[in-house]
Amino acid sequence: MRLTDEPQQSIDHIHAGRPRCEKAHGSVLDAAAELLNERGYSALTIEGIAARAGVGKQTIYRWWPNKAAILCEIYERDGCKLHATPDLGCVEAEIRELLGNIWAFWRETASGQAFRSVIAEAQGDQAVLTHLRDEFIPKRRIHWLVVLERAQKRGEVRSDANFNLFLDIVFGFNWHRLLTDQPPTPQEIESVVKLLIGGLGVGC
Amino acid sequence: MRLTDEPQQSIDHIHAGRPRCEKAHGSVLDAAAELLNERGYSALTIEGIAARAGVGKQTIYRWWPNKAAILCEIYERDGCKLHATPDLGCVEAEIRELLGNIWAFWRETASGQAFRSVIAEAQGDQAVLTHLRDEFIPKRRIHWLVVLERAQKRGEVRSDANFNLFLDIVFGFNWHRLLTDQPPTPQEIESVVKLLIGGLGVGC
Amino acid sequence: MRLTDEPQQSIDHIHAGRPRCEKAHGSVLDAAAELLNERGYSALTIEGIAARAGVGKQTIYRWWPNKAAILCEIYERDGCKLHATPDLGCVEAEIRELLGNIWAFWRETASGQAFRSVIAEAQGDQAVLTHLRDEFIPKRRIHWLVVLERAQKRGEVRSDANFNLFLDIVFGFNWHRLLTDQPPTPQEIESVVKLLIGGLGVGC
Amino acid sequence: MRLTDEPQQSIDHIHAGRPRCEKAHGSVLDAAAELLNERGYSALTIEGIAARAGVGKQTIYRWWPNKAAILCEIYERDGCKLHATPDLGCVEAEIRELLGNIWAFWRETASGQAFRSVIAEAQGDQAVLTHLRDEFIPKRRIHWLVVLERAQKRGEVRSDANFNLFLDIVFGFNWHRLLTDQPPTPQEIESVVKLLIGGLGVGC
DNA sequence: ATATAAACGAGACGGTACGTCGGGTCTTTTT
DNA sequence: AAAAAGACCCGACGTACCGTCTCGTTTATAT
Repeated sequence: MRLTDEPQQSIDHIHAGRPRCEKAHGSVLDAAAELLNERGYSALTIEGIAARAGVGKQTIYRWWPNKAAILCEIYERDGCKLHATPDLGCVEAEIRELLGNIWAFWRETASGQAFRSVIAEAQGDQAVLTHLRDEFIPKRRIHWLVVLERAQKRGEVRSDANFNLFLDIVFGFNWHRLLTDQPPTPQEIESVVKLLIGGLGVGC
Repeated sequence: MRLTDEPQQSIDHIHAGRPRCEKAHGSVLDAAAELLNERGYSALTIEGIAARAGVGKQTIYRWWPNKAAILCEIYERDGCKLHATPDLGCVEAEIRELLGNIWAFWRETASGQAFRSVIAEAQGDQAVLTHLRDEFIPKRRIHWLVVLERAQKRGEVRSDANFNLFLDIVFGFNWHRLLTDQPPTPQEIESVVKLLIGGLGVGC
Repeated sequence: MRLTDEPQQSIDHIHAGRPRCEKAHGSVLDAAAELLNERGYSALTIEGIAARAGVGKQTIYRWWPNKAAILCEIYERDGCKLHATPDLGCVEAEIRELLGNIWAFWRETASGQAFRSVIAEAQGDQAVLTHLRDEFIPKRRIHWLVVLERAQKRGEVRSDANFNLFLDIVFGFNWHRLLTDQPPTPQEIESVVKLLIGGLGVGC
Repeated sequence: MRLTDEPQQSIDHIHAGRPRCEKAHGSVLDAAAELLNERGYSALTIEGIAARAGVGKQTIYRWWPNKAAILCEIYERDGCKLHATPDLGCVEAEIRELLGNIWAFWRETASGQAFRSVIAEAQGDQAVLTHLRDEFIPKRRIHWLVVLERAQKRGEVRSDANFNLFLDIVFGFNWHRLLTDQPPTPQEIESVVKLLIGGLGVGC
């Protein structure tokens, strides 16, 4: 299932009829982001978005299959601010960098709230959950996998390490903190990185 | 805010008026648990619960401030199946035990679905979020803290370890897997425990 | 059906148990009358009356079969202020007197509002309608029949006059004005009496 | 306040949006009339009307401010069956005609029950009362005023007669009989007309 | 130029569920 | 036994949104 993109146009040959109004497209995303920030997820309704955007409801239903798709697109739109991490010569620093970036991103845009909402939405809608699990999340892991593989080449990482499981742990920490509205302080990030790299045990 | 308990009666002196009907109380919880399993969270409505339980809606609103409170009470009711972990002489084994128990508990009762729903509900309702963060979660951490402190006495754990942060990581992993409907296999639990205790790095 | 009286006590032999609490009886009527005046008929609920009277709902249901019965009793309680009309030697004057009295009574007590409410209630409840038609109204007509029969003896009245039909007309006028909240002025009463006695036509 | 008509459409220029569905409009009136006849006023609920009409509740609330407005429109819809009275050369005959017509109309359609219900509804709702008094009733009096003025020209009527007061008496009789569910027989109508025209008194 | 086609805003439609009110009944403790 | 208190099941209220469906209008491509 495709949640975020317009149905065909990108692929399809040009056809008759009025083309998609990009102004409406943008104002829907703006309206949704604004409402999410101002009134919260529970007050985010299609009807409200349409009214705020000055758009007919049908226009929304035509281009997005559900609320989550709008939220994902908001995330995506602002997400260009997240770049690959340069080689800092040390996993620990790079992970700290990645964690800091994502929390800054969540704090400074509507994306944090949007993401929380997508997760909530996924709990009652299988299609949303599938999209979240199989497309949205893997996409976000790429930057991390780059870093981890680089570290592996450097020999900083256990040879038997399961990267996906490790990322479940890292992302899990972030989700937990996001979903309970407890953004970590820089000190907490520092400590978390130590725990992730060094583990809880005393070591050998 | 108290979400799950009846207002005063347990503490209070006896008073005039018809007492709370315990049969209705139970059948509401049963109905909610059944509907959650059969139809999923998005189809879980107060109206539906009342109908299935053979109860007036008012009776539900009288005793529970919101859907989340019902779900928490379902969790709580079945939760007595989770006991303290006996001393196995080794943190690693004990954490494996705790993880295994919680996933078995989530799998075998309605509690896993109930918990997912509570988290979802908390994303749109500050009162639910507060309850979840400040009462529900801390309560679940007690068993874990016992184990960690025992390990600390044994000297199995870094002296500077922040237990709460460590538990954010552990619970985070669980949340992530629960919310994406990906229960871990025993092998995955095994690997996760290794990562948690030993860390991702090569060690000293 | 008996709407207004307490079920048995008036007839029955004295029996065991706590006797009817006359204070509660009175405070129910007071509370109902007050609420009717303050908030109007649509806000007059059994629950509200009980609360205002400081009485359990059951106490009301024990003694009155429905709201109309309470309203009738309010009417009855104040109704002792309506006496028989003394012989003024002339029907016209006596009818004027009767009309003036009833409107003064309705204006000065809660009875006018109570009566409106009873009529409204009767439109949806056959038992109330039957009581209204067969007991409540006939009782109110007695004073009028006395006057009319006196006039008949005086020879002031057509020999073929149907008194009941005449009273349907007189009471009809009153109902119409009461139900549309248009109490007649003394001048209007004067004119109405003329029309009732002399008719619309030019006469012989 | 306008109770019965759709807000603007009849007058207004055409506007955007889906137009009012006339099928739904009609089926609401039909459903209300049927339910009123079958189950009575006390069982006439908006919810019931919507269900019977196969219509959403909102569709009712969109077009009618209250139940009374629906009932008035039912009355109005069938009311076209009431025509002006032709000149019969004699008030007495014409009034007999008018009375006979109205009672036939009330008997043969749902209108009698609808009207009773409107009067009941007006006792608890000022807006309904105002509409009833200032718009609904005056409209019904026009036919009567035509007849009375014709009679005046013929010289059949007292020169000082107050027509409105006379109609309060006539309508009052009808209301009284309608509200107590006692439709008059033709003989009673005959007698009432005599009383109205000739008065109760012996005459000069 | 003029069809034809599709997107647009507006807003009515049949529905579902909400949270509240009140009805009439039932079950306690208190008087 | 009656009363105050208050919980019970139930039905209806009026509202909010859902996702769908006309409308008249606008803007493109295809004749």
